[in-house]
Amino acid sequence: MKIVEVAFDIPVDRKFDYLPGKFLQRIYKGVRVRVPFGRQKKVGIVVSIKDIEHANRSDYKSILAVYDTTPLLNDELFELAGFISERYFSSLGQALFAMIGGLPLKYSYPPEYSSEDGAHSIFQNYSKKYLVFLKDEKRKKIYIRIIQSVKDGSILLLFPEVSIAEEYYEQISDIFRDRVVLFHSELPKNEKIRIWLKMIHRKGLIIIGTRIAGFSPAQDIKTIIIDRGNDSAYSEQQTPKYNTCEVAEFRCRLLKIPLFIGEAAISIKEYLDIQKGNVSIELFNGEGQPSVHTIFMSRKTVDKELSFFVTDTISMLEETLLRKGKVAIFHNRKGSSKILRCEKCEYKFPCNICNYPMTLSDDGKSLLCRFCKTIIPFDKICPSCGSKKVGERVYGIEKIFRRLKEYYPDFRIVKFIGGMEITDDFDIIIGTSAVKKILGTYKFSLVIIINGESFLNIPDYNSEEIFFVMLNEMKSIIDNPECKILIQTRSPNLEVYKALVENNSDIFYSRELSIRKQLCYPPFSDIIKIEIKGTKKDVFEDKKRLIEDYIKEKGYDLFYSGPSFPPVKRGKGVWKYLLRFKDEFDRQDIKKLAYEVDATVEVNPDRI
DNA sequence: TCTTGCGAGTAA
DNA sequence: TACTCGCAAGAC
Repeated sequence: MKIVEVAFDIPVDRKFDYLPGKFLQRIYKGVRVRVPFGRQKKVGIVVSIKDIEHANRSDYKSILAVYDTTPLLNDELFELAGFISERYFSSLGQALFAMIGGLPLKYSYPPEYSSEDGAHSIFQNYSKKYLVFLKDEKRKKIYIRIIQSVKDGSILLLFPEVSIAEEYYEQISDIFRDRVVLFHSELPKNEKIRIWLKMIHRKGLIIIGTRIAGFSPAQDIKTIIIDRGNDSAYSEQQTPKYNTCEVAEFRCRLLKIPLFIGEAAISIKEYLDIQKGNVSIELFNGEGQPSVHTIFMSRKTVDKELSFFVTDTISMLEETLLRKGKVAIFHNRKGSSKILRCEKCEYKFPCNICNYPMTLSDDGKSLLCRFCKTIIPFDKICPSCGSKKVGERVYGIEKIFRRLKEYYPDFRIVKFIGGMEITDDFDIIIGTSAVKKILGTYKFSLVIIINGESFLNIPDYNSEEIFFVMLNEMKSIIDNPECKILIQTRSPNLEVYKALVENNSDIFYSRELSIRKQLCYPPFSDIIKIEIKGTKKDVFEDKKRLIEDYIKEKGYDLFYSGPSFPPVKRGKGVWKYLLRFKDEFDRQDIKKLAYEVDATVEVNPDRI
């Protein structure tokens, strides 16, 4: 008797058996079906059809409906889903739905595809990873050359954002005409399924899209190109929390095809790959890039009026403005609140619920927690040492923006918020690192980073790398060799700054790599972040102990376990903690364990 | 005694 | 995940 195995978008790594009923002729691996599931009805994906000889009909429920006339996923994508569920600790169903979850259930099947039968993939017999490290414009030209070099096959070209993908789609549609298709998650549903079916049936396509296009069902993919692979948009935020570059690399090895990753700046992992000779590389020589300078910030050097600037910064700013040059100001702190700190003992006023430093209200009379929204009165005395010197003048973007407008009423000052439309008529633009996106759009003459340490003091193992890569990206994006990047800092002697000022990346990378190796951090060892739901501390402690006992029992060597981050919101929080394994471990084991304690697991999160 | 909120269990 | 069940504390 035929039994249909179905997987669901639920954190249960199990297949569920159903009777095909009258749908037997229409059921294939890779079609979606509607089935009874407990008291609910659910949509699942058929993962296999098996034969059971002595099956008892009444042990099974029957399929209620079949949605697709052809499989939406081929064997290669099933294998990819298997990889994703193992590496990122999700169920197979969650991985499958990550690929096709956005497709509509009801749609009309284009008649032109009806007579075709599924073609087999044609494998190329080589596989290699390339890094293209070039300025934006040059990279995009190289991509065209790569596309032209591919004969008889499809190419996947991924971009971090919808808008960039659309822009490139427009550009190359002029050259390659109707071979080019666009696929991303913001397309209307009917368009999504139309393109999906086109990718299944048509050959020789140039598929432009965002991370979801990495799951294209095209059967004849010959090359995958990922633009700016370091971009955090390539990390999925929902389970399975996959990384597009890793997924693409797996797919390329499977298909034996080359992978190209284009970057404006190189990450630690890529640097290691280069050193090991794992990648071929086309390097940009770094000439004609802006220079980086540090400016020492101390109580003596800051300006009396604009206390977030050192006086030297102000003279350069004014000089630039008088020459009609454009200025970009980066700051890593949103809003207008002052961040509190005791100047004597460095006490940071942690919230007693969330443990994150609290901020001072505008009137200075109370403390606010930006996570749980707790408000407590503030008596301007440090509870740790009793000092009255509390409340450092560190401003958020909003405050700096307002002060600058007051101080320079004759200049056009704009506050940049992500996704905002900008026109050319500004002199100063201020914002968080999102401003990076428009550095290449206009000609900037000066870039100011208000406080380098505000990027570095993030309690994250990779904060220095993120800062370093960001600065190198800025250098690469800014199309003006005369431009200067100023970093205001209290510690100009830090190695990161030296490497940037001297334009010597090797110092930074080799030092950073040796630290990572010593402490078992990526790229040498994976970090496993485990988040446990629930607010009660003792429940969390129990579950944590369960995990740690299990790991001990299995004989895995933990390099590090902890710290515990308390829930962020009162009533609905999630406890987090981190694990780093010294050796290999069985991912299936950890997955089972995670399901047992109702935890979500993430591999090498961008932010801890 | 009725209401509500949470934790545990389970889905074929 | 999304749902139900059952228990137990709080409202009246």
